[in-house]
Amino acid sequence: MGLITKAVKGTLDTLPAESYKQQYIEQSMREIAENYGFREMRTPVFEHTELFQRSVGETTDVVQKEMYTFDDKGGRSITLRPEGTAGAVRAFLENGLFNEAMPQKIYYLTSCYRYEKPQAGRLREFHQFGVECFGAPAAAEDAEIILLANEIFNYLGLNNITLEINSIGCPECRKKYQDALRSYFREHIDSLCDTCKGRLEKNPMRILDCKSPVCSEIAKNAPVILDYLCDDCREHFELVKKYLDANEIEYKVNPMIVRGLDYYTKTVFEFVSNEIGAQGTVCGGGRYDGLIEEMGGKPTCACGFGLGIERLLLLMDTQKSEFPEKKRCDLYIASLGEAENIRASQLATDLRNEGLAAEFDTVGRSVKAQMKYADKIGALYTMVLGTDELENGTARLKNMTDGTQTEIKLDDFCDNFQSIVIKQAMDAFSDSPIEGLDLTQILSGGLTENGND
RNA sequence: GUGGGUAUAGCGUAGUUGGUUAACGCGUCAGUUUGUGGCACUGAAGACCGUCGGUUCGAAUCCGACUAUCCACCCCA
Repeated sequence: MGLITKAVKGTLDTLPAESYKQQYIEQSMREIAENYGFREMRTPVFEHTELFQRSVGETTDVVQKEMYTFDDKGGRSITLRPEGTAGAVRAFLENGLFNEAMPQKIYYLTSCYRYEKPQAGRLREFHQFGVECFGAPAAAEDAEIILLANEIFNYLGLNNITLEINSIGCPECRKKYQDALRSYFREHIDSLCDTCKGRLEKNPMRILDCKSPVCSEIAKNAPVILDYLCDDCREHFELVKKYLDANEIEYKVNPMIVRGLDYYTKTVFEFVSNEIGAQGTVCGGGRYDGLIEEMGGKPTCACGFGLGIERLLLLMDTQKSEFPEKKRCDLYIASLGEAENIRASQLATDLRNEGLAAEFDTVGRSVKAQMKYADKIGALYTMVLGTDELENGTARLKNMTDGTQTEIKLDDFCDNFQSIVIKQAMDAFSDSPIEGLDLTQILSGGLTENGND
């Protein structure tokens, strides 16, 4: 097709046939997060470039080569957010949330942008669900956010996601550890790959998760951070594990986990799957006690995580997870003729005002074609509206699940419709009495499971 | 940024050693007597075979470049 342009590389359209999945995921995450006491925060898509340089870290790949940065017309350097934490911290400080009761627990669902080469599970525009907790120093909080992420995976019915945790200590113990690492790797410097040679002085911890076979072989016997933790950090880590154990969360301590964002301290963790290609980290996060001070706030501890919606979706699709689809049309009115169609639009409006989903023809098709369409969109009921019906003031309401038809008066149509629907629902469920029967539930498809074939 | 794979109707595919009107399934639309869906049948619409250039009497089929896309490295969600 001769389209003038296509979607930008690394971006995706979400079509109606798929969007309900994301809605379901997002809705689930919101509810769970709110059960844990987190509340939503929304921040701008773009920020001053400096924010990310300072928080994510000048030496990180994200800042050095992956940011969408441009000058706006006022000459400001602007960057599309590559992750969610920086903006959340900025908003926390700028709006004085530190004056509120601690801890401040926030979550967000946002798009992020990174100029990378797209591949499985990696897009240039992607979406993250994230949580941040400000002002809670206790290991209980580290554990709480891990539990929260875990709960999301459980709720969505996912399997085979492993939780890997580590502690990278505070700046003091990390310094000692990095010295130890440097002296260890220096002995093997000739065997290291070129990138790792460069990492040796700048950030030796990155060598640990180098994928090159030689480097990872050498890294196997490298000093382990956990042996270099100060008493405080060690206790903190032990306590995190205790909380996880107490809540029966399985995890693997992986001393090789080093996160690529500079702000992390102490606890770091990843939820990893091996079913969605090379980009297996579905969720990653940890504690970042130094960041808020670094950004000009009073020393405030914090922790959080980011969870990739697209990767989660990928995993759910490969695991053939169930997504409840709410395709809703309670009544489709098949009409013929202009006067009938106008009446149909009035009836539809009445139903819609009562919170019911109603549709009628706007294409000008035959009754048969309209019925087909009604079937396709999953209409629960249909009704043909022709000259006879208009004259008599009655029509026949057809239950599309069993094909039965019922007389219905057009006066007080909405009430008549609802009582017929309720009666049919009661009949269908007559064997098992139900409490708190909700009309909208019935109409949204509750009936379809029963009373047909 | 570096590799490798792939590019045929909306989607998924077939197209045999280059040879006349590019095939099939799904989907879409319309019919199969009168105003009622799901099944079945019939038919229709829809593709300059990614783009440009080359080889050849002749190319979707061979070659080259470009572009897009996928996968991997790297990095991360």
